[in-house]
Amino acid sequence: MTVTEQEPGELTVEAVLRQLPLTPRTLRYYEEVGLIAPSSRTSGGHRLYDQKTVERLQQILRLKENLGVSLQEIREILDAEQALDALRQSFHQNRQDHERQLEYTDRYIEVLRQLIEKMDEKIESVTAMRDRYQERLQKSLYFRENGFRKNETEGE
Amino acid sequence: MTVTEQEPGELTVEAVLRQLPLTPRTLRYYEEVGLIAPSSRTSGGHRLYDQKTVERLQQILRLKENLGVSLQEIREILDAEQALDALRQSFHQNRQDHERQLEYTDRYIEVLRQLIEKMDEKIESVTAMRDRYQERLQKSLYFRENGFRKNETEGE
DNA sequence: TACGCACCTGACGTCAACGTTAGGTTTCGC
DNA sequence: GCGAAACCTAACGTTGACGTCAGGTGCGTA
Repeated sequence: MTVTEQEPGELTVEAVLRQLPLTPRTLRYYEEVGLIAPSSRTSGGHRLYDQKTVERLQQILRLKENLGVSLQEIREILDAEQALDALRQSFHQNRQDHERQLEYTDRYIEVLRQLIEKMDEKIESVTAMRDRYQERLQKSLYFRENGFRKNETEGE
Repeated sequence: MTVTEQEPGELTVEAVLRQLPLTPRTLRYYEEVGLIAPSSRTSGGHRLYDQKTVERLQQILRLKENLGVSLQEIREILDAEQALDALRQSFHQNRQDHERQLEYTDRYIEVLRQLIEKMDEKIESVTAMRDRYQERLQKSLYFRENGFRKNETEGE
């Protein structure tokens, strides 16, 4: 029983790729542009990730796939999120940090609002599109059964 | 009153760009990859488009924007559509063409089915995403008002 | 009929998001 | 303790979807 992981639940590159449709290169590229970072390394320099990073990657993939936002934009979103998170982790609670907390929270809230708005717009336009294509499909199915008249203007 | 158009409703490049958020270059590029074609040209070689092409362009933009499909895929979709359309236009109705009509119709129907499925998936996943982010927003708003407790694990 | 703007055809440039190759090191199962 | 497979860094290559420039032509209007 040779346990590979050093810390409980640290994942090798391979282990991450088993969970997500990525390549090693993509993982390294995302690190290069500041989207993720390995939680640690082996003594030999191999990257190790934690489960939080996997979730982060899932979020990245969803943002890409569903909203088509660039990695740059994704980074801004995740940064706002992380800045707030980091601040919450730190225990400093003097007035200074309270100010900063409000600032970061507001920034994050704004990011969230815009994202949600974007999603709502997308849902709406895709739905409208779906309806149009659904109608086309119905017509084609009808056409397939009944053949078509020369002039489609004639009702029957 | 100097009417530019030769045929009723033929549009110059500029007229098309007034209706759609494109550049001349994009118009030419789409022609290059076989997505559109000018309905005619002026004697001097300037492109003229009809309204059908404008609608085609709108469809292209929607497919790109909403589903994120490549121009290559879009071409396949539009081709299936156009093949059927062309066949319907032709008046040949012998058995041969009937066979072909069925074939093209089926192909188009299949294309439509897959597209609609894709849209449904997208609607679903974006909606799910929206709900997740909505929840985050609620939390952040609550947090903003009430500050946050050290251990968020405690219910209250 | 002259002028300015729109348009033309090449052709090369660009940018994001990776792919690929080279040449070496690490890890792991046996 | 060894060999195959996974991983490393560094660097150049690729692909889609256009942008941009050069050098010339067409078009509408004053």
